[in-house]
Amino acid sequence: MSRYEPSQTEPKWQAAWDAAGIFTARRDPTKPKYYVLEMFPYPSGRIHMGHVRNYTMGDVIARYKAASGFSVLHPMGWDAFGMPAENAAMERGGHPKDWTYSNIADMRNQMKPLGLSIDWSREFATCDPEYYGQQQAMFIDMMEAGLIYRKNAMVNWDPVDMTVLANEQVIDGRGWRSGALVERRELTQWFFRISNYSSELLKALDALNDWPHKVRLMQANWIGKSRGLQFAFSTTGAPEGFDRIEVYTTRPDTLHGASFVAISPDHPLAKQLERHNPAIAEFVAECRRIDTSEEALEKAEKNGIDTGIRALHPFDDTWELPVYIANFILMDYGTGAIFGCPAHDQRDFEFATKYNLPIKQVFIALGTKEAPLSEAYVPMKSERVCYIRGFPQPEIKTGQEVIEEAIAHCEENGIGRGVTNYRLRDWGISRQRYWGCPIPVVHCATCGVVAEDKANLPICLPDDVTFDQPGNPLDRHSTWRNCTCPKCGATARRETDTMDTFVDSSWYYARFTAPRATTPTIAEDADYWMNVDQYIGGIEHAILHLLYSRFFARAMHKTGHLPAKSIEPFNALFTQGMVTHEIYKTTDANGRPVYHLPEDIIRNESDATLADGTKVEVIPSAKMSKSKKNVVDPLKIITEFGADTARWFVMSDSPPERDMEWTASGAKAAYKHLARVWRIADEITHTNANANATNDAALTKATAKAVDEVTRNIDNFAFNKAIAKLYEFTNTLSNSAAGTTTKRTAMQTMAQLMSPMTPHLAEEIWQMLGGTGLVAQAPWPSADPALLTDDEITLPIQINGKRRAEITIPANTPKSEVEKIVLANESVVKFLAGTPVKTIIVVSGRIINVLT
RNA sequence: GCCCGCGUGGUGGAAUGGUAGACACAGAAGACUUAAAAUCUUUAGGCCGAAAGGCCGUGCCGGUUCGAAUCCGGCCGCGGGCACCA
Repeated sequence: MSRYEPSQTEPKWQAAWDAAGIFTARRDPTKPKYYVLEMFPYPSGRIHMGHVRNYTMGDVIARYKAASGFSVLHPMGWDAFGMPAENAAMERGGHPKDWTYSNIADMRNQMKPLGLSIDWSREFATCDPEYYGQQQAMFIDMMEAGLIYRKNAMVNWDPVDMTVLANEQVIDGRGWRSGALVERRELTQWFFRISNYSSELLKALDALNDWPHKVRLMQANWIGKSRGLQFAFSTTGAPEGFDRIEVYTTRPDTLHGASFVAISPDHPLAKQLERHNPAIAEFVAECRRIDTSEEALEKAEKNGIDTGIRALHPFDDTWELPVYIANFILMDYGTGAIFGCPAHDQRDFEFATKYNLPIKQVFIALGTKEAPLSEAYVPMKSERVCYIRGFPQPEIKTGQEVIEEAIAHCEENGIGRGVTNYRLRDWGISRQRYWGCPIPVVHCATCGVVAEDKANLPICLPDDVTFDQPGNPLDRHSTWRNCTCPKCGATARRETDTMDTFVDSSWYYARFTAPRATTPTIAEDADYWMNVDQYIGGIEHAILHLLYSRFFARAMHKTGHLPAKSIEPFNALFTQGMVTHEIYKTTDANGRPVYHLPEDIIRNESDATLADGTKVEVIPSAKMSKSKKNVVDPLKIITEFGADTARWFVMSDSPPERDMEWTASGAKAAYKHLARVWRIADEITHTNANANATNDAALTKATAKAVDEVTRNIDNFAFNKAIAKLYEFTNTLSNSAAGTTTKRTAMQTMAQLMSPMTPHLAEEIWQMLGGTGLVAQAPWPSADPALLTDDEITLPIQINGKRRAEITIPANTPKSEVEKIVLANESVVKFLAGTPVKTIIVVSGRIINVLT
């Protein structure tokens, strides 16, 4: 007898797979293709359990599809540009490039022992010049196609470090390093015209049936289509050129309740006024001390300042409304100016209360009388209300109806026009940072802004840079900055902004189809492999990454880099949950929290201590993070139990879309189970039991059911249920008194069913039982439908909705017969005690409900 | 603040309009063992009961239905996103 020793067997099978080259993706015209992709990782240097879970899910699908006869593409790469590399350079010295490539090497080494069926020959990093050079080529094509432009936009400016900050680098309105109050500052930046595609990106969501409903809903809300009225207020007392203020409203039905006009602090009128009015200048400056995030803006106290300008109501030019500058009006949405109707908008209500503005009701709830409001009355647009202003007599209508009438009325009278607006803004891709893809553009004194000549690509990042001072090293690098204009040959200046890393991740899926090509893609490869059949990643990417990718695929199609079928690049999407763990905390002498690694904790049922007996506070589970030290190193688990145990555990118990709790005991239990399966297989090879018709038939039937259920569960991404079924099947097989031949067949099937989750163990068992070749190349088993049905079924009987008895009857018993059996049932008779029966509801194969 | 989810035994979860708690973890009892580990067997939502059985129970409140963890309305709690984190 030998033992289950994954440390011996796992490397052996990994070498066997490599030698057979079975994970190398090949265009095979004789097979249907299947492209499975997990969101590629940022090379932080260490893999974590979240990665293990993410890649194991993809691997289960990849191996299952390969066994099911598909030609599978399952690649891996690195989302390698971004701030952490620059931060590391600033903190520890060194170069972002060295840091990144060394992290990639480390992470690759940590991933290989997991035994993932990845085609490593296609690996690339987005910081490879071969990759970002092609991205630059596409940028130039997209520029020519009119998809890119420049405009002014706000950034977070750290006035002490003299540098632009990312939103996450702004903490409570201050720069994370300098502590200085952050200001909003305007810079000229590069934009993709994603808003040209607002309507299409929204409409196309309807066809993404294999995407989670919630992701589609989140994207739809993000795009934010609205129908409204755009019109202008005439003004009095405004500076020259501002005799009209354009506003946009989705509730033109409330125009009769308008009590003020408010403009954004970034509105041209506000900018004009701040030049000559110190009070306004101070207020606007104060507004700009909020960082650029919408969250900060929304949470800030709502403030305004009266400009002294008056707006004339379009229906009555004797009706004057004060014009405020208000900190909650976004310049990016609509026209950057609104009118406020306090009676029917909570924010306007609070604003009006604060500044003592009139609150005039336009409509009231049915069956009520006009009375002073304590909060805004905001019914659904579809709800019928009583309009008390704007009509000769009160009229009962829905908001929707009156909105449409109001738009029509304003259009007829030349007051304004109905417009469809989107919340989605153009995609600003300029970053004032070094470690990103350089924007391939040159600034020439005579020619202006000129795209680089494609022959000069890639525009590589210079290696000789330092990070000892804040700001963008490219800006300081005079020899890199100086270049010649591709148009006129004069001396020119290179663009020093680099691209948002979301650009890098918006097309890597396409690059994987031809990763070494000297063009961004190759038509034959893209035609064969696209689209991604199954995309897997975190829900945190539900909006930005996925929306940008959907846009970029369209832009790539427009510029000839992807076929028309690929404008929606991801056929199916699955969003997995996080891996969580308890947090262990003690407190140091100064009262500061000290966190401890799980491996340093002795965990009892009710409490936890350190090795020296110190009590440790146990904080409920949260996402694994370095700062809280609630991390488990996958390598340690692999060393102790093997990769299959880690893979099995992350797939068991929790449904994949939900967070899963990592527990040491759970990991151990997974190992125990795998060892048990191994032992049962081993026993089968050492015994020789005779056939037994009844027991053999029962096991054969159980095997067919296991095949059926595990297959369906994998198809539905219900890996936890597939595993539960495999536990059950293990118990059945272990307790079975069937003959050795039948048991051997059952165990071989078990190996196949387990192979997507625990590929090494499956190969081991497959070999033990004399299977041909590699189980990784064996065709997926199928179940004989005749074995899946039962002759007899047990049905519960309810009396008035409460379960009181059950009966076991032949599966094909007709309803009328079932009723007779139920009424004759001893427990039913006893329970009814003569009460007459009104109805019997028989749900075939499910339940019987007797009503009295 | 706005948008989107989630909430079931001591724990992870199963059941997505039809027997609530499959499967597993931790627990308890037993077998084997000099002992421990490993393994195997049994047990297990709560309350009442010797048992048969009964009552209660899916975050909270209300509704629809013969029947609700599941559908609807309102609330509470937790998580994700909010355009320069990736």
